[in-house]
Amino acid sequence: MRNRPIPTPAVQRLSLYLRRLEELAREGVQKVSSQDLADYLHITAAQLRKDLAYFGQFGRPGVGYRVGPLIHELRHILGTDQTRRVVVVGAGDLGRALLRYRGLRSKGFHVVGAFDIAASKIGRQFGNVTVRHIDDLPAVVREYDVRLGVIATPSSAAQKVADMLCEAGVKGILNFAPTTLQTPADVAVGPVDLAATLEQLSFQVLANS
Amino acid sequence: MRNRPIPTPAVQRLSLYLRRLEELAREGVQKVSSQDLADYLHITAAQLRKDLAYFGQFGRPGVGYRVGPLIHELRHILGTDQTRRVVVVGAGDLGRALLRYRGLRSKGFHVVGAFDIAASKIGRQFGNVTVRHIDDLPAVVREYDVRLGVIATPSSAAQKVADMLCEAGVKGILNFAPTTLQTPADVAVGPVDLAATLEQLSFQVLANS
DNA sequence: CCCTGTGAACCTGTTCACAGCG
DNA sequence: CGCTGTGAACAGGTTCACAGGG
Repeated sequence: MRNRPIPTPAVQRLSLYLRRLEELAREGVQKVSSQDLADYLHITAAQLRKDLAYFGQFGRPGVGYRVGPLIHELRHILGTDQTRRVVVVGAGDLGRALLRYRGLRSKGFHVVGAFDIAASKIGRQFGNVTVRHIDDLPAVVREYDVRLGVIATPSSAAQKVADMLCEAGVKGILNFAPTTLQTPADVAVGPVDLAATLEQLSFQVLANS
Repeated sequence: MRNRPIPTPAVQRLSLYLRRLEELAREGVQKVSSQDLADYLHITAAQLRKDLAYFGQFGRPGVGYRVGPLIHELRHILGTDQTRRVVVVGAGDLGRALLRYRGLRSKGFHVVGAFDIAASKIGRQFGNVTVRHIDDLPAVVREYDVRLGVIATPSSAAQKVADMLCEAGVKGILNFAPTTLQTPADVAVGPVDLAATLEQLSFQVLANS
């Protein structure tokens, strides 16, 4: 089973499994069956087992999965068992919301720098991070060996920012700007497009009626 | 070709096509080939043509697609040629960012109500919308015949809010809280999970190295 | 007997390749 | 001749169904 190509959707579901397992751990639950987890997430038990099986054998026949150890495994697979440094570019409403958001920290992400181009924003502090001028970005990325960047700028600036991030050595970009970024093949882009997602919902609402 | 089941990924790409076409329109471009559009979005020309073909015949052999008319068609398919009313629940950092975000308006979405439970937030105005108490939600949803709702609350409140939205008649929910919502089958949920998306990127960065 | 791990069957979505129209 | 629309071939992911371990 190992060394097979891993379906992208399977990796996406890993995050959902992890999230639910962390919930269960907080509730003091020690073990869980593929069936229970799958029901909660509205998928099939077989799919859950297969997804996990791409990465190893984590369960025990007749018992299920032990919550704590599986959490640890999933974090290791996703690379969040060690703290991942992140920079955020753009200190507008969205950027500030991100800087203040505590959910990142608990998931293993640490924002080590925030950047903007407007003098009015530079020097201000949001959630323990002080906004610096965008020109300082390369230095910070190198100093902290940052591999993840978040773009929370207007779309007119997004491509330039992406170029800077790539140039500085970032290998993954979370893009909140409604634009398709042009990046080198070794840089992964995760698009988050609010309007596009609403359009999907709008379509589904139409289709269901 | 018509009346076939339409792949979900195809609908998602429709939003990307529309976004690019709107860009081209602003640049004054009148027509575009499937090849050009596809290259820009890093997909194949055949896929783009097939996606559009699920919905009709919009192109002209030998010419390509006319930008203006195709924009109109896509908006009609997505249901955003008419303004869609939206309510936002949660007036924290994220909720406020959404209320101030202008990109929604230009895409055909109109926020007709914002809600929170904290007295300190109620009555405040963000981007032309005044925050009201969550108890007023059902009345507003019914008054404006709202079918789309956005959840921007802490995850501890998300399920209750979802129940309220469903009860009030909303048929699509954009969920920013990191929880899996339990909703009736006729209500579509679009999850937007920042931490999960970052985890994906983290995984890909690991895999590419 | 319960529940996992997994080959095999199935199905959905993508790519190919070309007929046909302007 | 260029470019769309589309059946047919292909690939990728999901579900089935069961062997095997505690």
